[in-house]
Amino acid sequence: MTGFRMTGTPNDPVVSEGGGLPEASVLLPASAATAPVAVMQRRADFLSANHGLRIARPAFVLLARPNGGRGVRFGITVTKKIGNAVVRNRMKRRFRELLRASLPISGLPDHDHVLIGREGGVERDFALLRSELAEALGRLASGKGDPRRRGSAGRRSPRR
RNA sequence: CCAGGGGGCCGGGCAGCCGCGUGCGGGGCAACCCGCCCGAGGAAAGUCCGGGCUCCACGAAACAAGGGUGGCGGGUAACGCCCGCCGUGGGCAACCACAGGGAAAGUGCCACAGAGAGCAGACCGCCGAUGGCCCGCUCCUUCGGGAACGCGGCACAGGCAAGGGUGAAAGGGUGCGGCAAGAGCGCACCGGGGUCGCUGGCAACAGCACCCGCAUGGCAAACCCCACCCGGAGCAAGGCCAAAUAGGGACGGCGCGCCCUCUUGUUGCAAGAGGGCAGGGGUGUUUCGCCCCGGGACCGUCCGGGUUGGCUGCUUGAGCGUGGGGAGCGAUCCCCCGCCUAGAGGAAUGGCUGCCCCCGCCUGAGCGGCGGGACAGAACCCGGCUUACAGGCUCCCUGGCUUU
Repeated sequence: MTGFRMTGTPNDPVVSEGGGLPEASVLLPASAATAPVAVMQRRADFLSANHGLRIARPAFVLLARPNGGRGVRFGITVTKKIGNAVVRNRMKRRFRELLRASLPISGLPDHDHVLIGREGGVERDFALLRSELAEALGRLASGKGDPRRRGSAGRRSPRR
């Protein structure tokens, strides 16, 4: 819970970076011609992504939520729990590489995609990560997420 | 060759494919595209010191408070850093460690153990010369006894602090003399203290001479005293542009005094404007001074609203160089030559693969296979310190062994 709260310090928990992709417009369907893959920058977008679809895999958790016509966007979250700055940076780079390769092809149009790093994600084989992400994106495209955890998403009852 | 001591340096390499960020060049109305250059560390870390830079305060002096430093000399922009030297302690040595001013200005503390711990003390122990007691030996005897002197015993008075033991520390050490036993009680050497003196050194200090038998243990990262140093906040500093808006409201405190000039109405007078005084507020305190207000400014509490975009600061600097020369033991400094070496901003500096290198295991060896390759990621910039670190390279020095 604390990992979510500390957004002020830029370096740590919430991260993304910029740059469009050259072939995106060509590969995507016609509707996405003006929507290259973009980076989520606002903290509120990350928070609202929590209420969308969620798929957990050993190395990461993938969130997806419609963003109302703002194109394909992505964000990466690695908390301090994962490791020191070097480890976190490495995880973010590998995730970014994964998303760079797969989102223009199989990303959900007009959705925010958020990858949350999990404990074993740094050492996991890259090819394995790639197939896991592709499979997760496939499930999302068909509208299926993991079953919602009891009492977590909608309500924050245990708080008080 | 073995063991040890002190520095300096590196901290994966090559290739391929796919990417990212500044900058430059080109194309495009534009979104954007193409090409090229460059693109994490020795600690980028901890944020512990010192500066630059920026804003705030700023007139000076004194004082107070708080913090820091602490042998001497030098280096430096500066330092709590570095170099050299001195002193003390450790080591055979190379060398290492030191928060290294003052404990006869004062206050305080020294647990436990121990007999005794700060105007010291006597448990065990040693002695018992001297005095006392015993009356065994010895001597004398008038045989009852006596004993000034001698030998011996007791350990009563008393003496001692060498030894044992306790402790972090027990009021110098060793030896000889001395004594009843002992003791700086005396002497020699060593240690210590003191004094002006002399010599050397910029100095800390050292050496010599003389004096003192030794008298005052430790803690000042306990208070304290002495000397010296120190304004505050930090690039989310600060500046510019754009957008937005109202510098809004409530309550409470303090408080609307006097004089002069002008204008208007004009009997005294009232209103408005300007100036001055009293007064109020600010500047750590005080003095002088300065600034603001001089009536709606100020102070306190609370509520509400707006902005949370862009550019700049931003990398040419106390810069870097296994370039050269000079001064110095050295830190470092000076001159010449060459180089431009990350500037992001929800934050780039990468991902994957192959080969090589190093290490470990599977093996007794080769091939092969598997696994691993540290600590760690710039955020305004420098100088240090500290801490973390697989493995490796290299130079110098010391001790020992072997050989010539």
